Amino acid sequence: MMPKLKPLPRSFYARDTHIVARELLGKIVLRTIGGKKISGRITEVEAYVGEDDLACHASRGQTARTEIMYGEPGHAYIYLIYGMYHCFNIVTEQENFPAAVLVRALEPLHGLPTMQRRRPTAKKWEQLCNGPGKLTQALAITQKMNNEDLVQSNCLTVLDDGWHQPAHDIATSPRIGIAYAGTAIDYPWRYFIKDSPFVSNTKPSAYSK
DNA sequence: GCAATGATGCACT
DNA sequence: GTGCATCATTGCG
Repeated sequence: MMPKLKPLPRSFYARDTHIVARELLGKIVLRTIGGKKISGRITEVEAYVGEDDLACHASRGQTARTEIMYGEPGHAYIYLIYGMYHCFNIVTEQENFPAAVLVRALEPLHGLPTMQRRRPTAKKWEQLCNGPGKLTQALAITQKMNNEDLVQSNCLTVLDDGWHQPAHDIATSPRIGIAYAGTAIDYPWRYFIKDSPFVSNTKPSAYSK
């Protein structure tokens, strides 16, 4: 019997960020646009935790941009990076504690033609969502959805289909693109599905300098 | 195959 | 003015 697809409840997100990050692997991001559904299964995430994490945007304290991370868990934190790409994060933990999980890659499930149209440079379907900027393009996730409540949104949610990713299929590594982050550079806070062809293309040099 | 680099806008010193 | 939780293209060989 097919388990029912339902949005993850608030309580799922209101926990330790590393637990949420690991358990998000295998869950389904569903984007609904004009009645059309685009979705993908999460294959790669990163945890950003608190003001003491030098890679976390909140390490400089609460500002207009970071206040969403201090807000209610289960909301989307979306920001523009390098002037042209969006990054999709999910706020975790309790209010007033700034933390979030960055969704870095998806295995495309529904709406592949639409994704392909949005990302004409992708040569294979593995490349439609294998990076944080790529998946927001493929799912048309923009800053307009910043602070969207994923628990009850009708345009952007995360679904549980009952699948639980076995722990032995989860690998970790340092986070990508945070070479500026001092002591936090080496924290193994990137979680991804081992051997998945749908994780972001990262050379060792990208995070070992 | 791989390393190097330009594109591009906004939050924040 | 600076620097970014990125990506695609270029230019090498």
